[in-house]
Amino acid sequence: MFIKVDPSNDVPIFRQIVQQIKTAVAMGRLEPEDPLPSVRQLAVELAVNPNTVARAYLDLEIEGVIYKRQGAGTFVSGRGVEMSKNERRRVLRELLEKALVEGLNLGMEEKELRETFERVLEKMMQARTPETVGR
Amino acid sequence: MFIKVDPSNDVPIFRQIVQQIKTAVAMGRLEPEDPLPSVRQLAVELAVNPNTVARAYLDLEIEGVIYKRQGAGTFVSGRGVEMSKNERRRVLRELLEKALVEGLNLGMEEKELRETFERVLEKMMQARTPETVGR
DNA sequence: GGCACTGTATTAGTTGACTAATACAGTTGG
DNA sequence: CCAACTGTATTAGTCAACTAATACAGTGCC
Repeated sequence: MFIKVDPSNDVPIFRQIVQQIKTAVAMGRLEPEDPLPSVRQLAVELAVNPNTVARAYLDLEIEGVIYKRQGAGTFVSGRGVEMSKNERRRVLRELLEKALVEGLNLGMEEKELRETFERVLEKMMQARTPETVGR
Repeated sequence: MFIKVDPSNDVPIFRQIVQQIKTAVAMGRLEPEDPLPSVRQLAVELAVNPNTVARAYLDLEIEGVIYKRQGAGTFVSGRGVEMSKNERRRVLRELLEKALVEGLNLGMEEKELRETFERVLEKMMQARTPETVGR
C-alpha cells in the first residue's frame, strides 16, 4: 500500500491516513469500487491500532469518499458526494480564501498567486489518468 | 473592533482571532503600524481571558504578522515575512493542493475549480484598497 | 514618583482528542 | 457449520490543547 504515516508528526495518525486516501482518490490512483486494505491489515502495516484505521475510514465514509460493508470490506465510493453545487462551492471557497490570505500575508503578488495556482492545478489534472476523468 | 468569536464553535477562540486578523491584514483593512486593541481591551470585548488574546497575538508575532512592544502595545508589521520565495511557494502550494483535492473529491470539474479560484481572488484583490497595494 | 496603561509569566483545572486493549458481530467460502 | 476473515462497540488511559486566575514587569504621561 502507498500509505505512510509518521507518528512523530503532530498531525494525528488517522488524519494522515484520511488525507492520503483523499488525495489518492482525487488523483485517480484509487478508483470507484476499488477495495481498500482491511482495517487490521493496514493497522499491522502501519503499526498502529486497528481502531485508529477504523477512525480514518469512518471519517472518509462520513465525507462520502468510501463505503463499508460489514464483514466484507471497505471500498471507494462511486463519484458524487451528495452535496448541493452551492454547498460544494462554499467549501472550496473557504479553503481557497485561507490559502490566498496566507499568500498575501507572505507578500505575494496577484500574479504569483495565479501562477502557483495554475501550476498546482495543472499537475493534479495531469496525474489523473484519462480513464479516471469525466466520471 | 471588527473581531467576533463564537465560543460554541469547535475551532479554538485564539485561532478564530488569529484567522480574522490575518484576513484583515491580507485585505488591507489593517495596515502596517496600525495599533491593535490591547490584550485586555479585546479580552473584555470578546468576554474571554486576556491570556487567550495574548496567545493569539503570540502566534501572529511568530508568523511575523504583528509585533509587540512591552508596555506600549501591539502593531501590524511592515509587509514582508522573512521567508524565501521558495519557502513561501511551498506553503501556498500545500494549501492550494488541499483545497483542490477537496474540490475534486466533491466532483468538481477543472473549469469549476478555475472559476471559483478566479472569483475568490478577484474579490480579495478588490477589497484591498488602492493605497494598500504594492507595498 | 505614581498612576494607568501596556504585554508576560506561572500555575493549574478542565476537557476532549487520540490511541489502544479487548470483546462483539456480520460475511464469505471451504 | 465453522474457520478466517471483515468492520464495530465499549471502555479506558494518556496526553496535550485550551482557557482561566492571578501575580509580575515594562512604558509613558502627568
